[in-house]
Amino acid sequence: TCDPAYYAQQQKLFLAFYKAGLVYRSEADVNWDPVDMTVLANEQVIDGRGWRSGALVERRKLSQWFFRITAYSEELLAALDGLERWPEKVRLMQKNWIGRSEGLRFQFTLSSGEKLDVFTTRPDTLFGASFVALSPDHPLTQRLAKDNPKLEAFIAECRRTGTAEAEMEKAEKLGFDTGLTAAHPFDPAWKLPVMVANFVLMGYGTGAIFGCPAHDQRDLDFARKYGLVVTPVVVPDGTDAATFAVGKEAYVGPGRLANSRFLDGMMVEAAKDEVARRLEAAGIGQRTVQYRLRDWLASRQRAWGCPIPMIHCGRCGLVPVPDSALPVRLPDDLDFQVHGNPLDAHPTFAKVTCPDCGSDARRETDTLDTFVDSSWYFARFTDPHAEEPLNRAAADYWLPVDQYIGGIEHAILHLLYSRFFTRAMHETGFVGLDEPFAGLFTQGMVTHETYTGADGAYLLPEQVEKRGDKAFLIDTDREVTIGPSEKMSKSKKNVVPPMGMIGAYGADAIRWFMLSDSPPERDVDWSESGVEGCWRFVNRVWRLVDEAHDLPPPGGAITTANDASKALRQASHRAIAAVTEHLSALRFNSAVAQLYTLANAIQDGAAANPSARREALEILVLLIAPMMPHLAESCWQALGHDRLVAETEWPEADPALTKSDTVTYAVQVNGKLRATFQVEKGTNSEAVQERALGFEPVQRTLEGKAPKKIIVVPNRVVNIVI
RNA sequence: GCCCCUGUGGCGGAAUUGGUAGACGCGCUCGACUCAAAAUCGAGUUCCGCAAGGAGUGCUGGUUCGAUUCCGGCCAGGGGCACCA
Repeated sequence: TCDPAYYAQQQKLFLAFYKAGLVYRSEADVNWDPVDMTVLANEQVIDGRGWRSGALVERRKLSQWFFRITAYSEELLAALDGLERWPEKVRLMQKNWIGRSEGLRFQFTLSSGEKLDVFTTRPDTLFGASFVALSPDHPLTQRLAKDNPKLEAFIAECRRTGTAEAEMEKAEKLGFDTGLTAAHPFDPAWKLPVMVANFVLMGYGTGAIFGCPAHDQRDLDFARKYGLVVTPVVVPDGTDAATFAVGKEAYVGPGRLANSRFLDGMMVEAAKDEVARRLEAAGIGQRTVQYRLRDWLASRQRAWGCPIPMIHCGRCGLVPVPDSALPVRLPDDLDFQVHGNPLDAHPTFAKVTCPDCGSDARRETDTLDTFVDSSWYFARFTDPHAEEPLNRAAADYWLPVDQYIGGIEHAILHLLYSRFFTRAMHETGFVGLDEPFAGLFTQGMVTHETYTGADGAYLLPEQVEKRGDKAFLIDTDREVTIGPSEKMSKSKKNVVPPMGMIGAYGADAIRWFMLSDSPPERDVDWSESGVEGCWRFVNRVWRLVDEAHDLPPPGGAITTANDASKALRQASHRAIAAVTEHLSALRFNSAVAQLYTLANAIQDGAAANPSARREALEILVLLIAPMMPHLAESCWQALGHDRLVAETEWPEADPALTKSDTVTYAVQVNGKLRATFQVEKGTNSEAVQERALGFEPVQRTLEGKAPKKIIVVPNRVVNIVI
């Protein structure tokens, strides 16, 4: 973000996108963060608040820079299905965020003679229409407001109820009758009132709708408030259309059309088609697809970040900074005490001459959202010193990223932006692929309780002593309030510095501890219980190695003269297979469990041959190494090796040793376990049945009755049904 | 409101495609060693029961010889979206 060598390349990329029409500047209603004094993208507004500052976001009309991510709405959606190694959850979140819906766009003719476009996903309900509604931000509304102070006041009122809070659910429907009417497209004599309604959004569809109260809850609330007609036109199957009525709840389910002239009797889907067909034929309708996704607002009124390499010229308009003048560097002498963007206040930064006409011009002072920097670094890093933004050969060789790891909080920010950027870089010829990350793993967060003192200020866990369910300040012994467990953060002080634990137990024991219990995709509530067990294990591994005095030198043949040796070898090789698999799947906790099992087997395997015990110890050490490297190296040396574990091959499991020639059968009677027995693998089912029936608890349960049926699942279970 | 995920001992959590629920660790109990303690080692530890046995994976139905796993309904916790027409 701050390295000119990096943002210089980003500026080139930006200009390439600009030339390809993937970047544009436009005036729009934007999210303004009054604390950070900058605009934010839709993705960065969480529950009406800025993702960074937490401040309530305001709406402002400003000229800003956008990336045309919506050009890829369909592709970004469709390609999600191909991301097989992504969590379903993330794919779903992106799918919902893109929000595709199919519908019909069509035209009303207004009493003023003007045409008005609306979008609907329910063309079948057109005969249930009782009003047409415009967004307060619709151009027509704006125009009407110019000669109508009451409408202007109404618009202002709509703005006040802000888009900010999640209170919108409760927010009352507000309407204003413009006095205009709209002719029904199938019956010009049928006039619908044209209202301005606060719940119609300018940013979706056309910013205008037709209202069908019987089958849309918002329309119904609105109609009830303003006394508009409610005509049901879809009746659930098995209900009489003459008696079907809509009360407080709109009917949104399936059914047959009624009160709808030529549509009567049709099912919803057929009626949608019929209306679309007729309006298309009449030349006033078009089937379309709408997306919820908006273009990415990427300019920020901040001093840090990549300067946008553009110049505003009074004569030539927007002019890109020429290659020869790149990079546009951030000044080193900014004054951060000023109100607003320090780049605006800088005495010379903005002063330039137009590269085209040479007249005085103004440099763009907005910088790029730092999410831009993170949207392509993975590609840049395939050749970080390349002269151009990307070395195509290196990028094509390394990408896509095989395994990406990040927090779930990036599900629709970074991960969507990066997918867009990769497509844009593909289109502009920088890379040859569309999807940046072949595999994605979303790790969980580490959480901890929060503590607050009498003054409401947060306290560090280390300042607090817990006794039972209560917590006390160590210094004064005063009780403190225990808050919920939340993601560790500096602002809430619910952090545990690792150095104390590392000092007490060593870095390896702490690594082991962190990997040992919870699967990494899950949130973990931090607790130190169990850390001593890990420390014990470190000591135990060392003792096993250190106390083995009778081992042959490394690299010798392995003999298995007795059963104990064979059993130990099997345990070792099964551990290799299991740990290797668990580590590849990032199931560290399960890998740890397998290693405990191997250590137990070594401890119990004192009767095995020294060569088999050497093999087992070496395998244990090699398998532990990724998680406890220091311990592993010390043990490896103690076992007489000259090279480091880090220079040694990962062990391979011998298939002959991981397989077993015996299996354990469970004997059930009516699905309840009665006995188990071991038998050679592949023993025929008659023999297995006979053996199963011979067990005393089985006979007792049978009480002399003959079994109705005996099910033998090879190498697993015998179920006797009586 | 809509969509999604999760629910297993005292605790963290294991259980290929439906096939011995509770691996492994923590904690706890008992024992060995010790003058004693720590460390270490051994045994036990889902619940009820002396035992035989019975119950048991949020609750409740179902499918199946057999369900933590599949299906329906409900409850609880968490997450996403949220006036998107």
